[in-house]
Amino acid sequence: MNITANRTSLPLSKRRRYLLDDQVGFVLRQAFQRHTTLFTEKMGAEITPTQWAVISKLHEIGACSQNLLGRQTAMDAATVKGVVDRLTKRGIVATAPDPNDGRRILVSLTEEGENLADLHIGRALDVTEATLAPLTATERGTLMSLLMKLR
Amino acid sequence: MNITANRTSLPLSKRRRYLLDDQVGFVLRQAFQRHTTLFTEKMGAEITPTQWAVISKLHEIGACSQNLLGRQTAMDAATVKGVVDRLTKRGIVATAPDPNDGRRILVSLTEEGENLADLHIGRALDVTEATLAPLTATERGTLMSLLMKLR
DNA sequence: TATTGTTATACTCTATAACTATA
DNA sequence: TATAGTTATAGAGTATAACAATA
Repeated sequence: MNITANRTSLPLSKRRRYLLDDQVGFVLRQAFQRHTTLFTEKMGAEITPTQWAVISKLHEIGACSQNLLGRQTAMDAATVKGVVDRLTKRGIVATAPDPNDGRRILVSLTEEGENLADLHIGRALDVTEATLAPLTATERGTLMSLLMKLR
Repeated sequence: MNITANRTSLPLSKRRRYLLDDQVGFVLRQAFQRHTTLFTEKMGAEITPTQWAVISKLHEIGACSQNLLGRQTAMDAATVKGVVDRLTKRGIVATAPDPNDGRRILVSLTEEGENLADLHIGRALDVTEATLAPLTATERGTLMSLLMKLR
């Protein structure tokens, strides 16, 4: 009997091999890496994908409380705070107390931030296009709907 | 004319709107986040997905030069060095000079590392299963092949 | 009680650039 | 010349936990 081939003492019929390249997590990481490379090439190193999520979401929906902004961009409270702090320091977003709810901070794009968003939206769409370039239109739709099911 | 709706002066027919939730990069990040959460739940916080890539790849192919290991796990030289350093400090991998090529360092699993790999392979397969749980078998295959095209 | 946000802390991953050593 | 690896440096994202303020 080949011990090497069956380390876990499972019956051979149920033995489960592990090939890294077949695991969805590994392939997801590589796909996201590829996307990030394209993002940096087209958007410049000054904006990261995560920062762009905040900028483009504010551009889309307008001023927004910090926690809600985090939920809209898939970040927890501590993470979104760090991102907002860095963008505030650079004059891209600004914060103000919410007059209607003393707990809340309203985050919004500054004028500079709005301009930056306007200037980069076309490039951001190019990033999506470049990332999906290896796929046909049909495949792109399939991929997006499958990925959305994984959330 | 509605300026707000056409900030970029593109003709309306070609105007390109940007909805964050429709961008592949954003959805990829969320899918990878979900996977990482499941990974941490099932594997424990002591092993990250990136560290597991190194461990499982060494378990799969045996000792390997550091740079080659990086290529096999989708990390550049500086990144894989950091990961190998942390795993070395914890006694999970060990390094030794390559007798056949003075430039190279051979990285391998220690006995403790081999045991750790054996113990965690089943759980790692469970992570893949849990990540893909929302999909049918056919959908899983489709997703994997589409993701692989994006690399 | 639940929600919002802050702060402190820590770790990991990631990349670039300049460098040495060997093939 | 090309490859392998190191080092220094920097920044970003991520999470947890404890906490204060407000609804």
